Amino acid sequence: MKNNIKVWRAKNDMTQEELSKKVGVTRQTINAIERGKYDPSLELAFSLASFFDCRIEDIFAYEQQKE
Amino acid sequence: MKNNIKVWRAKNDMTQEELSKKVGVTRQTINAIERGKYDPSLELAFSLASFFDCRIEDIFAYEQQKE
DNA sequence: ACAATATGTAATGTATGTTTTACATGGTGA
DNA sequence: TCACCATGTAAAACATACATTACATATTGT
Repeated sequence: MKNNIKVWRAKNDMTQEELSKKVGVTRQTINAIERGKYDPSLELAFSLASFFDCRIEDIFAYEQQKE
Repeated sequence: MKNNIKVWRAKNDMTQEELSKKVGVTRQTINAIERGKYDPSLELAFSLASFFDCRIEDIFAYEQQKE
């Protein structure tokens, strides 16, 4: 699962910490997701899409693994 | 978080077990999600949307909690 | 040089998502 | 009635998401 949260953040000119507060998680969580350490919960994905006023698919790209 | 997996299943005339195999989880997982015991991971949400050929937002409805 | 800010990172603990195994119940068809 | 199928459910174990605390590094402005 890839994401472009960093780009969305840049578009909105905000730091990881600012975004984290807006979506109700910690800075470390945003950082870890941006760096691909793990994927967010569906709830957090919705929060991010809601905040950036876009669709989840506009932030996250899912690569099908098996055929 | 609400979902209408049951409706999508009905549209495609398939059982929980059939769907679970298609998206690569167990029957119990589909059952638990349908019954609202917990929300799926973002990955599973993508798998479901991919299988039903729709958007995640067409299956899951997220209710904003704070303001 | 110093302070402040943004980001990376690591350890520990907790909560939640998922599997496995197993059993129970209700409906349906022979 | 009996067998079969779909669904509900529960416990244990494991994997992952997230919080908290803490420290490190790089950049920037003064």
